[in-house]
Amino acid sequence: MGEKSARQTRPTLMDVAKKAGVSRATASLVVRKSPLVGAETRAAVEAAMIDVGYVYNVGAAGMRAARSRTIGVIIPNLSNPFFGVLLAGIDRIVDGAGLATFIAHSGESPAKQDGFVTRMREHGVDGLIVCPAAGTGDDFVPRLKRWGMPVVEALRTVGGGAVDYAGMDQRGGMDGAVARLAELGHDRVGFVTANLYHSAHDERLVAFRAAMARHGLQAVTEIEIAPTHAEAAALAARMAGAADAPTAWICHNDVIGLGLHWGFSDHGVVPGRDVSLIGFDNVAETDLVRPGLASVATEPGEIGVLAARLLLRRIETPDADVEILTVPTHFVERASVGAVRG
Amino acid sequence: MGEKSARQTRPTLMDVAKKAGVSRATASLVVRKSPLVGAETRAAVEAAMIDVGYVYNVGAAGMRAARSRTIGVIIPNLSNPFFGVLLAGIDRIVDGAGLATFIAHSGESPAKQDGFVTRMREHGVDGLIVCPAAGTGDDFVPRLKRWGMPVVEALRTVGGGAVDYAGMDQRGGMDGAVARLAELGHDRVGFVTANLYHSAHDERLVAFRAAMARHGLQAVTEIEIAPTHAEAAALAARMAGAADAPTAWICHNDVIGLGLHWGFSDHGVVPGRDVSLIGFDNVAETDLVRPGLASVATEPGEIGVLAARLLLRRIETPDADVEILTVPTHFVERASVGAVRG
DNA sequence: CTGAAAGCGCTTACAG
DNA sequence: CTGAAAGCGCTTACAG
Repeated sequence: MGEKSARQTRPTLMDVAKKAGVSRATASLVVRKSPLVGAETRAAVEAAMIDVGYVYNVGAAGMRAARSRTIGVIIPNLSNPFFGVLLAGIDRIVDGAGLATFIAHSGESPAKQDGFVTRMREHGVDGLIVCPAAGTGDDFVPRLKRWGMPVVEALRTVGGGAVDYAGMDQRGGMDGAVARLAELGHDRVGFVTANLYHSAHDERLVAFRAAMARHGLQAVTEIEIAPTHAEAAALAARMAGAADAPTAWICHNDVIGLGLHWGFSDHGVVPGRDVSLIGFDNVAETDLVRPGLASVATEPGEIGVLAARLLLRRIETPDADVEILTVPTHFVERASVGAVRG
Repeated sequence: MGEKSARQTRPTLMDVAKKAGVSRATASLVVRKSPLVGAETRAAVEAAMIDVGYVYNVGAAGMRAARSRTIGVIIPNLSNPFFGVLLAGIDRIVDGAGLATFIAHSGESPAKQDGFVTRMREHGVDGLIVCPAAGTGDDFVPRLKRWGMPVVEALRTVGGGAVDYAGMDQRGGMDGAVARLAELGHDRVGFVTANLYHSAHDERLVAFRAAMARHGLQAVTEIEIAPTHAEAAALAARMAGAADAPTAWICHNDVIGLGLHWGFSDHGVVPGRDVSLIGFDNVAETDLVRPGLASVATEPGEIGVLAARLLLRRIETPDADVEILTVPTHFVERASVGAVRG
């Protein structure tokens, strides 16, 4: 009585084999698309699979084969669309290779990040793509390697160790930005960086200084703030009335750039006329504000694709040489940039 | 010669048991934090785990226990930050329960969505949270249920079947928006919807009509476009010069709203003064444009939390009653809304 | 090209 | 509270 049909056990390879009148090993070969099995046998097995409603059990297969056909991705911040696009790029390649992706977001917390690494090891992921949280310790990657975990860093790198990496070359876009400012007569240029410390933070600062030197300019200010719209707007409010303030600002990212745009605008300082503003990342919002926010662009989806390819290769050949891949960046001019006021 | 140390096999529960001088079953009880084992034995096993560097093998455990401690999430579009926040909410609950999350994005393609469902079944996920791609067939959820897969829909629902659902109640915010327009004297109001068909599309349109009727207004126009900034801007360009155009527009989402904002602004029609604009979703950008874009707000993270809780409950008790949960929405006024011009 | 046996690392009853 | 045996669903050698 009472249809207590607990979760019905799903058909196994043995069920398929019986139905098709072959051994389990043969059925397994068909599932794995091995060329070792004859066309007729293959057809019989495939028909049987459909017949019994067979679903491949990746977990069981992985246990014997010592790989899980999964990878893990750890991202610092899922609400930033930049990372969403990165993730989409990763997923496209990983899915194409027949693997599935575990995702976790660290919220820029190294402790949470460590927790996710443990969880993913327990799930036996075949490899890991990490964009390390700000403040991640130098031992993070060496520890992963000691465990024999294939790992690729994306966008940021920690510890300077030898590890596959896919990121962006900040220099091209930064140089384009500074060159344009020089051309427009700016010689009082400020830089606003974020108070989150990771390699991209440093790279952008270094690239800024190098570009400034190359164009014979000197930075009048380098300011560090929390990378939120509100903090940046507050900075703009302070600068709006200041004497000797820079006539142009380059920002670590568009969040800060848009915040400055907002803050200056609300204090009657018009971007592109009274002050020049340049962001970084070229997110969609840069095109929506008026005047548009000039920015430095790259292709986050492409970085994701490269990172995924690096990881698949590392899983395939653990002893391959370390590869560092960077995609170029370029300056995208918009109306927030203009000639210095006479 | 040559340290060919292939991937070292990691320690098993047997290694831990030997080290601690107990049987494998006892070690297993310690790992699973069973209260059946004595404090002294527990301590010895825990020490041994650290000693040998034990990592729990969730896959092997799951195979025997017939659950994987994983769930799958299928999202239509990862580059929309709204879904990023939803995902973060899901992850927080799922992680808290000790499970890991597979993620896939369908790109609004039902075919890709089916592929991911298969992949996730093969990986033996314990359940699925889906925001169905536009155009998903009515049989989608029934099929999952026939397979015995616990499933929760988020934000959108298809087929009208009995399935757990976490979404938003469009009506409150829509009514607030229309009420405010009526108050400001608008009686020529248009609605711009997206050409992607899913339940939220219909709900918003129905809510719009109901609110208009309630406030004694009549829609002069309902237009359907592709939900991109550019398409919306093009629509604004056509409307900018049109006689009898609505004096206020409500949009299916902020992408369309921001596109209209951009298009009108670039044609000298100032939002809030010459035309009133209201979006939907209250994404961060609404606060960055000038004048700010009024919108209807909800809490995507909260929807994620609810969806995750529904799924965990469904996995726990497969026969529980179906639950439909909606979080409220509310109108957020900004300067893009103003009195109708005399 | 196909089949019988062993084993991946765990958990589940079942005895004690 | 602890131990010995069987089995989850697959793949891997090894024979034929």
